[in-house]
Order: sequence, then structure tokens, then C-alpha cells
Amino acid sequence: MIVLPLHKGSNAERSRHRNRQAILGQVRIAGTIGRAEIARALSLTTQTVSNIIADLSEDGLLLEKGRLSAGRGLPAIQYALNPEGGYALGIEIRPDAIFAALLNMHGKAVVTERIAITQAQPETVLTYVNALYARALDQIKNAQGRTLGAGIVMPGPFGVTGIAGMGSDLPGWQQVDAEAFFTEAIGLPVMLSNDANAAAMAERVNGLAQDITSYAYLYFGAGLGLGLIHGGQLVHGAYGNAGEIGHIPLPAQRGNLENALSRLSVQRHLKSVGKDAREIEALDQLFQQGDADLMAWLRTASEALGYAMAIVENIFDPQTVILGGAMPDAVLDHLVAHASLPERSVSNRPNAPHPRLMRGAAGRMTATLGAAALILNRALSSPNSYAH
Amino acid sequence: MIVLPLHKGSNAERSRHRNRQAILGQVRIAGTIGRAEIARALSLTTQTVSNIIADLSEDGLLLEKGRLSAGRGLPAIQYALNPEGGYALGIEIRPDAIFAALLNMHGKAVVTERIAITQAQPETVLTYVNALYARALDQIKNAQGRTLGAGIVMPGPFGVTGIAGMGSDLPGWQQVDAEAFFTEAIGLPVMLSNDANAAAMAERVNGLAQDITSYAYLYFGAGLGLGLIHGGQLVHGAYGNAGEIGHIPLPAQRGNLENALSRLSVQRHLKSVGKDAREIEALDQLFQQGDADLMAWLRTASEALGYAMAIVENIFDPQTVILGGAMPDAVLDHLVAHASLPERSVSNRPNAPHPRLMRGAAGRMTATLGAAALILNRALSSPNSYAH
DNA sequence: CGATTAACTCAATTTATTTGAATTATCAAT
DNA sequence: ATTGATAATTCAAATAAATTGAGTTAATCG
Repeated sequence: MIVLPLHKGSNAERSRHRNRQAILGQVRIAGTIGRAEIARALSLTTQTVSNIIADLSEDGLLLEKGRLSAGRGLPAIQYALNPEGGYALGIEIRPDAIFAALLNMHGKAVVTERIAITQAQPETVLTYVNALYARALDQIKNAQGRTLGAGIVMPGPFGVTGIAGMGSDLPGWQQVDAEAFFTEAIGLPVMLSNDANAAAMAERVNGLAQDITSYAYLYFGAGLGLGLIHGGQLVHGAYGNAGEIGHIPLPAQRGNLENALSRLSVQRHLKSVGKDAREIEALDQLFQQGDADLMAWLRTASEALGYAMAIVENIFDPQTVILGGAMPDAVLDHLVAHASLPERSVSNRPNAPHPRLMRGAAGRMTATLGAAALILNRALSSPNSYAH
Repeated sequence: MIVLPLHKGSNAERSRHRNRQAILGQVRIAGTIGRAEIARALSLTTQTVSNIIADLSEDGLLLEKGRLSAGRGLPAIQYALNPEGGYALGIEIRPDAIFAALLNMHGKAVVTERIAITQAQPETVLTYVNALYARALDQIKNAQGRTLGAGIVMPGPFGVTGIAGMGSDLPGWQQVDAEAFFTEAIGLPVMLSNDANAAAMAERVNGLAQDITSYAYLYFGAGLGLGLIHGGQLVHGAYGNAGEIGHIPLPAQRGNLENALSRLSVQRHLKSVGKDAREIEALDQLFQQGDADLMAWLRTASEALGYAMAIVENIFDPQTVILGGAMPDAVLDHLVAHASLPERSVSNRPNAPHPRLMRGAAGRMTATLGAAALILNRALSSPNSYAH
């Protein structure tokens, strides 16, 4: 039996790969940037950066954007990501539908598709996934051969590490190693995740968190999920199930957090007074009307949110917390505005550079876009330590 | 202004450094191991491993332990860490005392010292720290020139990242960048941390967590702290204050977690009935006598502990949680045995390879040893991703 | 307009890993 | 007991990718 190492060794090839990622990532955060500046940021020589940039340009990942004169000296040739240099496929599998999105290197969705399904057996799902992927390629000819991988979101729990080959909650998937199954069948590198984690990553690649490396994302899915990003990478936990914040008991014996703060919670509350809010649109309409029952729910939800914030902030000390998922924007905004943020929290600091709570991307496609974002993030950064 | 990169570039020298760390770390987890096996584990060639092992042996960090024949083929020469190959200094600064410990490469304390102080001004503290270090070197001649660094624990909060130069709670330290101050003055690389984080790392280097890479440490210090280890490295949070679990409000409006679960809490409870438990020994004695007031406190504390477990497990999904710090072993054991572990938790899995809650190292020196462990851990691993 | 500064390129060098052939010691089968 | 297979190790040569240093280009400053 081989003793698993904490991390693997390095060689010239792996160094090059890392440096490519680092340069791409640096171009991304800078927008446009010259070679010498990249070299300074990454502690590499300009010569090395030049060589790798020649490679990346050759591969179509970078574009020249003219020279920028800044003070004395030869003006630096500026480089920027080529949005069409690569694509990432995002797939979200639900019991009743499959969503797909194709993102370019800027994290912009260039294709979105959905398909209703009546059964979610692996083979059936696979047929649809391949069909959706083919449809996407049909619309973006350029993406043929330039798709970096597929991120897939499906109902957990599965074992990202440790319990290998553990399947999903979906019927028929219990015995399936979904990651291996899709990798084989789609012919692309696959990353598997749950909705909250994917949503969190979406904000990093194209959203509020592009320059934030440590944050948490509170996600309204079926229940209440939490995606943790630390050093620009997802924190999965030992068994891949970190972020199950909905299961935490509420103060004052009112059950779990997701009893007060989730789609199911508001649906149940409104149903008990004879109102239907299964669709986001219906919920939005009730909110616009100032519906008293919804407002009552929002009061307890805001309280629960404040409590969730106390937990997340004090345990994780993030730069910010982002709230998003399957809720109308207006409702999320209301929650953000009315959450009673705990005073006794490490995050309650003067002159904080970010608000403690922000509204993220919401709606049906959040997790699908996030699935693709997992792939983009991998292309633009290594799961390694912060510099400094 | 230079845009901060997520991670720096790599070159031959940094590769070598990483590979040295990886090999040392692999030898540590294996105990004794041959070169070919290291090569397989780290995805390096045996030749590379041979070269680096020659280096490490030359530096006195590794010892040959004869050949081990295992099946066919030439029996591999076994290598093991040389416990005297390097040392780490741990310093804990408290308002009324300074503790020091010198650990060898096995994580064993070869010297421990303490000194009572009456004031904790930076210059005064420094004098004592240097004196303690000198005393340690005096006892372990071999450690001269072989001390890898100093880990320092002092009352926070400080900014590990972000808020640079932010000082401690100790009087006179507010304006001092303690890390720079000590680095300069001791002449060793310095790592600064709080007590809970240090205690967590102590378990990893020489304790229950030597083969556990993802866990949380609940620490009884002044209040209640939490050290988070993920992928073998500390999770500090964006501003270095992750793990302030004591501030989280308790269910049923009973104040914070540390109101029910901390040294201060038990002291206050016992004082209200006229009993003194400021010293650990006094507390231990009361426990041995089965004191009814202490037992009453333990009941609410166990409940609070179960609640803390629900939070930590569901948010972080660790392999295990370790309980330790300034409490008698017997009290910790009682808490471990009587904590009502939540049923609805991601950690409540069948066939878990580790208990959900374990007792760690306790007592006065825990944090001091942990301070040194920070240095050892850095020598034996990179703050990088898991392999696989 | 010349001096200075900074980005960039080219060619040579350096570092560290990999590759491939040769050597050695053990186990297993005859 | 002998022989062949297997695995660890070493040596020397090759390779990959970084750095170094000298030279070129194009800006700004005085």
C-alpha cells in the first residue's frame, strides 16, 4: 500500500504548467497588462513571461492590445484574455430538467439551453447531455476543440475526496461514479459539484468576487447551502460535504436554519395561508404587492439570516458573504437590507473594504453557470497557496 | 500599483525546494521509507529522489535505517527523519508569563521553560524571549544553528493577511508589527498565531492528527477558540481571525457559546456558589470529587458542545474534531463522552474511520508546543493542494 | 537633443529533472 | 543449488525550462 502524500513533487513540465496558469490568471485579474508587469507580480523574469506568452498567443488564449505608454521607457505591449480562446461547458442536472451553458473565457454565457426530462436514469441523462453539448457547439463553431472541460452540478451528496465513487441522490445514480461516468462519455475533463459550491465559483469567475479570494456564498437551492471559497479555491471538506449550513439548529428550538430560510420554508409558509409560491415569478409578484404573509416570513428569515451570518463570519472570517440562488432579486435585496448583522462578530470591523453581505447572481441558471465556472477557475489558477 | 497575484510563478530552485519539503513530509508520514517508494508517491523519478535524499542526509535531516527486504528485488535502503536534524522554537506570551519550548523534528519537546513576568511591554518581552531561547540552546548544544524558526503565540487579534502590522491585545503592542519585530530581534523566521490555531497544529505534528489532514480543534483558552486545518494547513480566514467560534450566539438566548463552554464560564459558575476553580488542579479535584455544581455546569457545557459540533461539522465536514486546551484531561474526557452529537449532521456517517470527537493534548503547554509545531509543519509541507 | 528609463529580444548559461543503460541483491521456480 | 525474474539503486547523458547578460527600441525628462 502506498502512503498518500500531502502533495506531489515538481519538475520542469509541471512548473511550466503552473506558470502558464499563473500568467493567464494574472492577465485575467488585470484586464490588460504587459509582460514586465506580469513578471514582477509573479517573481519570474520577463524572458520567461515572454516565452510563455508566445505560447499562449499561439494557442489563441491571449490577444495583443497595442502598446501602453506609462512614463519613461519603451511602452509595454498590452495583453488581454481572448474571450474566444477557450470555452467551458456547464451542466446542471435536476430531477425534472437539464440545464446547459457554454461560457467563454470572460465567463460570459454564449449559449444557454434547457431540456425537460421525465426520468433521470444515467443513460437517459447522458443522451440529453450530449445532445445539449452538440447543440451548443452547433451555435458556437469556434468552441469545437476549444472546450476546456465540463462542470456538472447534480444533487449530492457525493464524495469529492475519500468516499470515491459515491453517487448522487438522484434515482438510479447511487451506484454510479458520476465523475468517471461523464468523463468517459463526454470526452472532456469533468468536475462535479453541488449547487452552492458552483454558485460560489460563478461569482468568482464573472461576478462580485472577481477580486475577492476569500468569501462564502449562501445559496437558496432546495434547502440552504453554503459555498466556501478560500484563497480562490473551493473548500470541500474532508468528504466533500462542507457547507451544509441548512442543517444547523436554530436558536430557540425552531428547528434547522433551513426551516426558516429556504425556498421550501417560504413555500410552506405561504401554502399554509393558501398562497402558491412555487414559481419564482409568483414569489416576486407577492413581494411587489407587499403581501403581508410574505413580509411576515421575511421577518423570521431575516433573523435567521443574521444568525447564519454570525456563524459564517465567526468561523470563517471571510472578506464578504454573498447571498443568491433561487429567489427573486427583490427578495434577496430585501434580505440583504434587513438581515440583522451580529455586532459581536470578527467581521464587524471599521473601514471594511467590502460590505459584510451582498446580493449575488440569482435565478434559475446560477448553478449552471457556476458549473462552467469551476472549469474556468481551474484554467486560470492552481489550487495552491496565496502568494505572500 | 502592482496587482497582487493569486500565486507566484515557479522555477528550478522553487521546484527543488518544494520537492525537498515533499520528500521530508513523505518520510515523516511513512516513518521509514525507501527512495523508490517516495518516488512513486510523489510522481518523481528515483534519481531525483536520490539526489535530494543525498542533500538531506548531508544536511543531517535524514538517517539511514538499513535495508528492508520486501518481496523480490534489491531491498530498499530505509530512511527516517533524524530527530536531531532540526529544532523549532515555540514561544507563548501571556500577560503574566512567557512559556518556551524547543521541539525536535519528531515534534518532541526537548526543552520547556517558563518565566513569570510583571509587564508585557515589547522590549521587556523580547529580553525574556531571548533569554529563554539562550537557555534552551544551552541545554541542547546541537540546536545551535539548527533552529528552523520560532512560532509565537500571543493574544490576538492580529492580521495574518490584509491588515498588515496590526498588533495584539497586549498592552503596548497595539502599534507593533509583532512578526517583523520578533523576526528582526530573534534572528529566526517567525510565525505568529493565536492559541487555538497553534494547538490545532500541535496535534498534526505530534498527536492525534498525524495522519488526518482535515480537522477542527476546539480549544479552551481564555474563551473558546477553533483551529481549522484543511489539507494539512491552517485556515486563517481573510483577516486571520477565522475560528472565533466562542462569539456565536447560543440557542435559547443564553448568550454566546463561550458563555456556556469556556474556562471563564466554569470559573464564574463555581464562583457563584463560593468555589474557587481558577487553577486547573482545583478543577480537576472538584471533578474527582464528583462536585455537584461542576456536574451541573458540565451538563450545560455538554449541550453547548453538541451545538458547537453541529456547526463545525455541517460547515466544515472535517474528518474529526479534537477537544483540548486549558482543562483537566478528565473534564475533557467527560465532555467528549457526554456531548450530544447531533444526528442531523453530515459527519454522522456509518463506518466513519475516525470518531467524531476526540480529546487532544491539554494543559498549560499546549499552545506553546503548537507554536513550535507551526514551524515544523512548514518545514515538512507546502501550503499547497492535496495530491489527487 | 542628449541622457535616462523601461520593455523587450537574442544567445548563452544554469538548475534540476528525466532517461537509459548497467549493477546489485533478493525471491521464486525448477 | 542454479537460474531467471524482479526491484532498487547508480552513473552518465539528455532534456526542459528557467535565468543571466548584452544589446535594441521607444518613450520621457531636463
